[in-house]
Amino acid sequence: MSQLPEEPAPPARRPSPQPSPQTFPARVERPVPTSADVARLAGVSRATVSYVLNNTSAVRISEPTRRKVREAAEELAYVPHAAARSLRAGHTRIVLLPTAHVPVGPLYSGFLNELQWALRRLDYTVVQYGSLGLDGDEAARAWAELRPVAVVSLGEIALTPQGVEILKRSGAKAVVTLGPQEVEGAHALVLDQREIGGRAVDHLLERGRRRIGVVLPQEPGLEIFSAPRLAGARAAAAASATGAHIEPLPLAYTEESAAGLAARWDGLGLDAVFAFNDEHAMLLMRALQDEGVDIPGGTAVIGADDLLLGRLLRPRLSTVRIDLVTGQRLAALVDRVVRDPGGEPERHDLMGARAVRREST
Amino acid sequence: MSQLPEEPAPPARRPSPQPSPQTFPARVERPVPTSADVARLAGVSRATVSYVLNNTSAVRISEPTRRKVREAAEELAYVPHAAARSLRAGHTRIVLLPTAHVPVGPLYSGFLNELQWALRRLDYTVVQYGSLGLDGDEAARAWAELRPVAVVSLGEIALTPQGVEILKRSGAKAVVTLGPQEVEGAHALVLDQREIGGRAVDHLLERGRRRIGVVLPQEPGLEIFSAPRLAGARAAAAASATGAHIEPLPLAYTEESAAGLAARWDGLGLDAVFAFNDEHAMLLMRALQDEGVDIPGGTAVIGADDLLLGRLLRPRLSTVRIDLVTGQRLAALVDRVVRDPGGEPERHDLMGARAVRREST
DNA sequence: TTGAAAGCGATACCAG
DNA sequence: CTGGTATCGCTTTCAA
Repeated sequence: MSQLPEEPAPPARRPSPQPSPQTFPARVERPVPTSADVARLAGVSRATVSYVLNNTSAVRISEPTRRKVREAAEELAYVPHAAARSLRAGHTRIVLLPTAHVPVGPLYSGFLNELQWALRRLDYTVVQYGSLGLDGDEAARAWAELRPVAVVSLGEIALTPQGVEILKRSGAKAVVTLGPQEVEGAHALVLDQREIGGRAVDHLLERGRRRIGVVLPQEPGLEIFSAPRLAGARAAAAASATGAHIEPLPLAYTEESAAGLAARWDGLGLDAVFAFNDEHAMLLMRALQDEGVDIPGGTAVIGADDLLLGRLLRPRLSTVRIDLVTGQRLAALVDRVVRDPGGEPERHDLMGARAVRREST
Repeated sequence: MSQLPEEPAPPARRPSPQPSPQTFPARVERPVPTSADVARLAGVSRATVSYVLNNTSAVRISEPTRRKVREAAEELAYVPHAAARSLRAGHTRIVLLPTAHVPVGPLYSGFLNELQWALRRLDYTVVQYGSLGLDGDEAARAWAELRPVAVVSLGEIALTPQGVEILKRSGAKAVVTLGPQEVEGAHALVLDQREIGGRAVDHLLERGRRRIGVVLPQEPGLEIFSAPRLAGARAAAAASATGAHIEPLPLAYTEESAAGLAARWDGLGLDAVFAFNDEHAMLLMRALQDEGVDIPGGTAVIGADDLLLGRLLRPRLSTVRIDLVTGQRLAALVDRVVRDPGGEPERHDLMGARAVRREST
């Protein structure tokens, strides 16, 4: 038995910092158990522990050994070290979902839940990474440190082509943007917010309206939604060849802002408004009603998202219902791209939008 | 130069899988650059690279060398490998926030954003871990694999004492529950949801009401909020010695459910209702109004969360305003516990609640 | 069927 | 001031 570099000598393993019999604070700093500890307790090698705990099918381990290992792991409350594992494996199963402003609305959060659930079923580790206040490339670098196998950007952080490149060079197999803007190089899925503005305006045009306001929320983080919705509204107006006019209407989400807008409503000469979403619609509609504007007689109002609350208003709020891709379908797509990263970036339209007429239009 | 176990022989480093000049798919599988690649390009050792990129103050590196290293890192788009780093360091800076049902409401999500932002300023990596569908200990084990330095459980996942133990044994310095229930062993911060029910009922009692309904939403995941709110309501009624009666009212978040409840309203003989939150209040209030119930004459209605939308109703909705701890304060607390994990589990009341009277009570 | 050992990438000692 | 090297925990050949 010549000098083996491993297992140097008796001093157990960790040369515990001064095992002198001093009085220590009650809470003993127990070292975190490793697979080596499990191996020692079970009286087998680390390799065997790994085989057993991972149910490796390539090797056959006797049932008594398996049991010993499992019991030892149980007793020590052993939990494998994800970092060590992925370091060795050369890749992770992390799907990173950057978030900045936590998106509001049951639609969005329901979608998020579904996506997480579906990805976990496919054995990915879903990690939401709060990136509020990071700019594009900074954020990309931070994400890349975790070596995610895929990044699904919900479009709240402006992902740049360089950012995508950073992620891909760090090993990400799939970079997916899910939002209004397409990013060069990203294996991209696209939710085209323009659809929403388009369907709203189409509906208003059908109802005979020609001077249409489009609410632009002033809250930070919402521009990436509102800008394309406005663009879609404009496009629909132009395509209709009715000569319809589109008027952008900045509006903060406060009673004062809504009251201010309502006060100068008559001067605007609008006969309809697409209010960005149902919540802004409710706010504006109340202000208009308080100002004596007849809805839908004088002004038609339409929101978006089809919230339950809109149905409770009088008149009931017309809306644009958004059919988001199911989280399950998106998860499957991510999985496919991860398994076969060779393909060209794809563009999918994953959102349907259609107007739902109630009473306010 | 005797046989060194390292650096075996010329074949560069990675024995690239068949570097034969076959035609490969256009996308070349570039290996992810490591600090060794940076070192080679800069003509220095890996140690030097590490010193430069981490601005290690213990050693002094010449400015030209620093520049060379930085340029090499830039050129290769080098991003450090978080797993390798934390493996070596023996700990991470990950603060794990488990999420299940993404919490609804601007209050909650605003708080979450603030917390994330504040923790990142303290140099933690904030990771939200989607845990929908995992049970307590399963979840704890999954979280522990990431070796987070702290876990802040928002209370959506039932964290058990065993779960806390697992996390602590895996190296978590701080396990913090932020929610209604206290968990044994957790260094715990507590948001006492009972406050909310209590303040609502106090307010209704002051207004002379004695038979008070308390709405219990039927949506999964909300019980952990609704149960303590009901308990708080009961406690407040008992404490008041008015002999007031508390009546639990199951209600799903649908128009049908609300209409059903409203239809049998008279039979219930209630003169007030605490509707869990503003959204449920809006739903129920509309149904009651459609049924001809006078608000607040016949029945007083109070919600919670102080949403803007409640102010738009007629009558304007009374509510319980919740003052959540600021994310910044919670972040500071987490940081303190991480730095000095010795202390006993603490219990903090981090939530204030007070009724805001508008017109519906 | 089990064990020894190499090595993933980054860091921090200790020598030079 | 810079470089060699042991090490973190785990998986996976290769040998026995």
